Amino acid sequence: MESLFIRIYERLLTEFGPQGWWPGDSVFEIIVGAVLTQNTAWGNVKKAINNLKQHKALTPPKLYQIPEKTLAEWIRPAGYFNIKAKRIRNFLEFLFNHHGGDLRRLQGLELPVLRQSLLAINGIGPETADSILLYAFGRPIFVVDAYTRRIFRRHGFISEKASYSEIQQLFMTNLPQNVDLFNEFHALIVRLGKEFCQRRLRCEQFPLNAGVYFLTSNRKPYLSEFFSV
DNA sequence: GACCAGGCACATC
DNA sequence: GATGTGCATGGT
Repeated sequence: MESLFIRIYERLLTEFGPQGWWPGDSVFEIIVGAVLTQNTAWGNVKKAINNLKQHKALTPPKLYQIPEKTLAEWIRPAGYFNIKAKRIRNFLEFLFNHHGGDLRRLQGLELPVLRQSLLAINGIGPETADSILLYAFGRPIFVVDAYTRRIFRRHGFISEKASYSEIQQLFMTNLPQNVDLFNEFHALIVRLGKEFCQRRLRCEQFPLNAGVYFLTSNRKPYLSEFFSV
């Protein structure tokens, strides 16, 4: 199975090239971005992050001083701004109450400990936690998102009711534990997912295994090579 | 105007 | 534990 996953990865990389994730200049920017991008298009997240940059508020100490209401206004373009402002506050409370507001102190924690700490923050679920672990802190953990579930389900790699951790385990047991590989693979899956959407072919329109129809009927038959193996 | 986007928590059964 | 719902902006 490992070679198959590697082949899919290589094929995606050949097609789309390195995706350069995560787009962000600092650990903190990546963490904030991970919350802001929850169920939200990245274009909207960029606007919100630019607002924070313009207010020179994109560091933990600065942002910690900002009232939640003000923060909500600044991140408005990212949608769900009230709840996301709260979630960012929750992270900051965790950071300052337990780690002196110092992100470097989080780096000293063991991966499972840090993951549990992040998951304990209200508003940070498995995908957001793993995105922070992989992309902000460079830890070897695979990120599972809606695209991953949809694409790999429809091609029969995982069952309809597979849980987050089951899907994550599938990838992690079938791939070398390599941060750069996990980084690029997840980014490429998202890229592939976006290609689906741009073609205006919603996955929900097709029952299980109808992916074959979509992939082979597409104008770009290379897509079928990924999953018809 | 409908549908979607790099989720999550919470209520209810 | 499974299922449904609120959260909200901006692009297609």
